[in-house]
Amino acid sequence: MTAHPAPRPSRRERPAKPALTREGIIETAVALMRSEGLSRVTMRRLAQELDTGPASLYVYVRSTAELHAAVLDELLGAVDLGPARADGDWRDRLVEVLTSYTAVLFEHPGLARSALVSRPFGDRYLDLLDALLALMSEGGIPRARAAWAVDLLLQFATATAAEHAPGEKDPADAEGEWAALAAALHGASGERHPHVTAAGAELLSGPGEARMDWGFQVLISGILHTPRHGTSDTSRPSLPKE
Amino acid sequence: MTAHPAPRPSRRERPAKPALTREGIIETAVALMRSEGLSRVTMRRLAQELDTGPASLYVYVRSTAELHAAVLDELLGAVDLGPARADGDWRDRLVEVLTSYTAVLFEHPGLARSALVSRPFGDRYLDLLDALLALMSEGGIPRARAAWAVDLLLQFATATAAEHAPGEKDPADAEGEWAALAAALHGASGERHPHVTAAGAELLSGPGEARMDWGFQVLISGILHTPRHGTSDTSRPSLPKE
DNA sequence: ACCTGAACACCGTTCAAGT
DNA sequence: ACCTGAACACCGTTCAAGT
Repeated sequence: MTAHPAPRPSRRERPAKPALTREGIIETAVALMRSEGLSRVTMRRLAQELDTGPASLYVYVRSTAELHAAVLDELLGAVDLGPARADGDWRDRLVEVLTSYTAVLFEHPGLARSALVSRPFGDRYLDLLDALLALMSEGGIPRARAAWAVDLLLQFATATAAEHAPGEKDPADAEGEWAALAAALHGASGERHPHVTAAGAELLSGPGEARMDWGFQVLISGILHTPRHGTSDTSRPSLPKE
Repeated sequence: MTAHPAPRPSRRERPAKPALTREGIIETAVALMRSEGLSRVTMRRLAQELDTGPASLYVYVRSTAELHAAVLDELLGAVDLGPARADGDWRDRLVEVLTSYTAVLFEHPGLARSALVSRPFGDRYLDLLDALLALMSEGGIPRARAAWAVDLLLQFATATAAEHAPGEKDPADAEGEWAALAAALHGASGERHPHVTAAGAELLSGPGEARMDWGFQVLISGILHTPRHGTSDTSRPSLPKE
């Protein structure tokens, strides 16, 4: 790519093969995910896309997990952090940012799954963290508490996206699963599971959006009311040091 | 295996090969997970353990995901639901049950991961749901709200276990990852990420246990303070119907 | 009717050997 | 010194063919 004059791209087809650098690899991985889905973003498939063997990628990328984390961080560039710098109720703006984050992940539940296991911690992720911390600081949440709270909020958003996962490729068996689940619930005997039976369809009810929004409200309200012990978290009158 | 008198187990070694039934397969899968870890619980490895070909398993199990869900439901038998029927503060007992659930999952983070994607919904899982719903009912939480709340609580517990995952088998690179993460945080420039920089080590701080406990408190408090709209959830004086 | 051998289409990762 | 062909050790799932 940056090879001096470079008379022409060496092979015939394919649109602008990126150089074999970390950036080129990740860029190609993102394109591959967009066109074929995350399940095709494998070391071997990616190497093929770059006209090399899989071993070559290990010079730039430690593992498949690390590759996926890098791809996610790239996608996180699409999260709208604007609300963090806007006016209005900080709670509402917090939810807006989180909703934008979730929307990005909903498109790629597989990445959400991988984010649950190994946090990305790239630049874009740090941008997001910073925005959320800024909003909570505005809301007067003590720093130590906010540091834990940000984790809770992102974990909820990420897990929701991960589990939403409409099969990633097979929307038919998502329905099947849902039906099986509804059947299991319905089949729950009133003897053994009286409360489940009583709750019934309520357990599965509601548009995902409303549930998620309610979840955010629960979390924010809980965060506001729950100090951390053993820190300078001063939001309750505080028990005397002993 | 169930061939009439059966003079002796056909092959020499191995301890009591279970019959090729759904129960036998799942039992073997649990044993295999205990001895070799979840990553070895594959269709092929399991078939080998049962002296057959992988294709045979598909008569009893729909897919690897379904197999893992069945294994998890089996493990859920170890969750202590006693507190649900004991005396004392319902909040404390709720946390006790959830902590027991989390402890079970901590032993097998891979299963926690799979539970995030496809809820198990076996009998043991329904037992757990029922216990949690019973406790919230005791706490006076309206049914519709409790139905959503139980999801939130279990999602948090499950995600925490899933992400705790100390490599599942390679505890060394868990440390490495943690170090990389700490480095990323430390390297966060005060220019671009002032709040992250200010929060610093706080973001990674604390024993997992304290964080989890704080998380449960946040959730319970939030649940108590956040009604669901559009249901008979009556916990706030209620805006007039319009 | 029930079960399964064998095949199809893949994986991640390593390392000895080449340039 | 840098890169990689080829191999090692696996995967899930299907289906035609056997008993």
